[in-house]
Amino acid sequence: MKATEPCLTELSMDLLERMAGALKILAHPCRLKLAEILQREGEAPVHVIMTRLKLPQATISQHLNQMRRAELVKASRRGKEVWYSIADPSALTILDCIRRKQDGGRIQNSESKR
Amino acid sequence: MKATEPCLTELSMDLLERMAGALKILAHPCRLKLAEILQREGEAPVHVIMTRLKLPQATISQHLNQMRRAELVKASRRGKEVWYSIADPSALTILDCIRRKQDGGRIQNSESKR
DNA sequence: GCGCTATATTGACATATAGCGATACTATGA
DNA sequence: TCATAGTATCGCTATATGTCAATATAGCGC
Repeated sequence: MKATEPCLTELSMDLLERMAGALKILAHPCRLKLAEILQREGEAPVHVIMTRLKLPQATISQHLNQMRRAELVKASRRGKEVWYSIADPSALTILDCIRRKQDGGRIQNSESKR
Repeated sequence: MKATEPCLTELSMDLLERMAGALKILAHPCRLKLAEILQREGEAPVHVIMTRLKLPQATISQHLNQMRRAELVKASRRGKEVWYSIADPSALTILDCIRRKQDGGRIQNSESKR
């Protein structure tokens, strides 16, 4: 995987649009946190997530719903509870990127210029 | 379904917020395309990007500006032209992710459910 | 200085997204 | 059946983001 290879296939606008849509879902601190929790715990019911995020139930439910529609997470009901877990490993890939950058430092130091 | 290792450091809300901000910049089809063009060409002046994206000059300038503030790209003036190039390889990392998924198939087939 | 080209910024508007109280739904146990 | 716990959805407001014409700015040659 050389960096300067002509193996860079041009990405269709259609694909880019769908990818942008998926990125948008992750581009929110609560949803990133949510992904992190699910990565860490494997799976969790909504009320557990609520105590972690300390946000109103409606808010969390909306975030989970978005992530479910984007197929980043999946839900399964068990009795009264609904347990969520990661459905798309891409989410984790990005989280791992963040972890790696955490002490390599780049994306996170914006806002220092101009 | 047990994915958990204790080596998963908890990410601070502060870091997650900054990362979400950076992700938001990439979470737009035009800006993804822009990143792709710059990856492919190495660098390019605005009017070249304009003919590629076929969007009004103001629109492109705004997108470039956002990416510059987030330090994803950098600009350098050469005479009348301003040449842009990738400043943060993270952008490319994500592009490469997309390329890999392109025929591994996952994030991009949303919208089929619910 | 002037005219020209390349790019940036402004201003106004349309659309999208976030947040959350109130309310509806669903499964369980009595 | 009813009451209750756990979630989802509705309805609304506030804020953010996208778009682009118009205008401003920067550099170049004369």
